[in-house]
Amino acid sequence: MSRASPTGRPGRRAQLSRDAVLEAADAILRSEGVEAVTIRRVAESLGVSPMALYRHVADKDDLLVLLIDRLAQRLRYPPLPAEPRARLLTIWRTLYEGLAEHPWLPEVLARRRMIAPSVLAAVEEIHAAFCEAGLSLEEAVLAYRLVWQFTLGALLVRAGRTPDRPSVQEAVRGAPDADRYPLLARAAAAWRQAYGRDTYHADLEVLLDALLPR
Amino acid sequence: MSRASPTGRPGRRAQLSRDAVLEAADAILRSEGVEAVTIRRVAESLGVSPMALYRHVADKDDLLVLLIDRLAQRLRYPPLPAEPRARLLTIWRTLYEGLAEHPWLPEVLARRRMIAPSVLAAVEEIHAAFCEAGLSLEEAVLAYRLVWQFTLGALLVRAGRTPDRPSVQEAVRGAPDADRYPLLARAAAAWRQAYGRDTYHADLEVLLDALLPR
DNA sequence: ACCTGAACACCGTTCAAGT
DNA sequence: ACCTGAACACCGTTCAAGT
Repeated sequence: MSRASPTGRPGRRAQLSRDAVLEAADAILRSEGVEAVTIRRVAESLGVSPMALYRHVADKDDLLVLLIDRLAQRLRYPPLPAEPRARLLTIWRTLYEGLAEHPWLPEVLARRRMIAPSVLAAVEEIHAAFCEAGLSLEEAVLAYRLVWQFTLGALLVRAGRTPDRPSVQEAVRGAPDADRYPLLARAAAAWRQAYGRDTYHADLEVLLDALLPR
Repeated sequence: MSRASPTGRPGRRAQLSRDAVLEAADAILRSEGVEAVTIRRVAESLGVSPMALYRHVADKDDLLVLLIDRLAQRLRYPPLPAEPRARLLTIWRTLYEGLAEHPWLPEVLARRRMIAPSVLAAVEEIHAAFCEAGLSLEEAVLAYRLVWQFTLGALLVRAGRTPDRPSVQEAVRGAPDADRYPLLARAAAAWRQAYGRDTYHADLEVLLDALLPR
C-alpha cells in the first residue's frame, strides 16, 4: 500500500467505484424493492461505512436517478419499422412498457425529474421520426414534450393500480352520489373498466393522429 | 369531566378533530413547506403527543392526501362558457393552474395516487361537456382519462422547473453530442425554450381537437 | 485520496398504560 | 374513547480523524 496507485495519483487506492455502488444498489432494488435501497443498506451490503458512498454519489436521490439510468440502458428496442408513425408507436411503447415495470420510478422522477442520459438515443430517434413525418424541428420538440408528459402521467397512474390497496379513486368511483354527480354515477362501470386496463397503446394513437400531418 | 359527553357517548371528550389536525398541517405547509409537515411537527404545533394524530388520520400519507383535498376544495372556477369546448378549456386550465401552485403534489400523488373527492364536481362537469360535444359516456370516460394523465405529467414536469437547481435534463440538452445526436444538438435551443415556458394551454387545445368530433 | 466512527438531528409507528 | 410516554427501528448527512 505504500506504492503509488497505478494511475500515478497519490493517496489511498479506491476500494469502491460508482459502478460497484450502483451494482449493489441494483441488486437490493431487485431483491427487496426500492424502500430497501438506503445509503446504509447499500453500504452494509458492500461491507463499507455509509459515508464511503458519498465519494461516489452526491446523495440518495442521485443514487436513485443513476439507477434509473441503468434501467434505461437495459431497454431493448425491437426492429424499428421504416414508416415514421409505426416507428413512433414502437419506440414509445417500448419506453412505456419498460419503465412501467418499475412502479417506484414516477415518484423518484417527481422529486428529481430528468431524463436519463441513456434514453437520449431514443429521444433522437423520436425527433427524427417526427421530422420525417413532416414536422419541423421546433414542432418535433413540442410534439415530443407533449407525448412525454402524457407518458409520465400514464406511468404515474399505472403505478397506482396496485391490486392490494384499492385506491381512493376507485372507492369514490364505486358509488358516486347519483344526485350530485349523475353522469359519474352512470359512468361508474365504464370508469372501473378504464382503470382496470391499460389504454396507453390506444391513447398513443390518438395523440399521434393529432400531432402528425395527415 | 365526569359528565357524559354532549353526544351521549362514554369516555374522554375529544380534544382533537380531523379538521383541527388538517388546519394545523395546512398552516405548517404554507409557512414552512411540505418537508416540515411531519406527524411530530404537526402534533407539536397542536400541543399534543404525536400519537394523538393517529386517531384522526390513518398515517402520514393519508394526512397529505387529505391536505390535497383541502386545496382542491379551495379552487375557484371562473364563470363557465356555454360552448362545450371552451368550457373544457376553462375547467382544465383552472385545475392545472390551481394544482401547479403546489410543486410537491405530484410526488404525493405518485405514492398514493387518487383524485381528491373535492374535484368530483369538476370531473362531473368535464364528463358533461364531453358528452355535450358529442361523445358517448364511454368515450367521455376515456377522453377524461387521457387528458388527466397528460395533466398529471405536465404538473410533474412543471414541478421540476425549479430555477435554482438546473435539472439533469437541461444539462444534457445544453450540449448534446453533435455526432451521436445531431437532431438533439440542433434542437437544443428549441428545447430550452420549450422547457422554459409552459405549453399546457396550447397542448390542451391539441388534445381537445383530437378528442372532440369536428 | 479515500474511507471510518461517532454523533446529530431527525423520522413514522408500536405498544402498553393512563384517565 | 381518547390521549400519553417510552421505546423501537430506523433514516440521511455532518464533521473530524485516520491511513
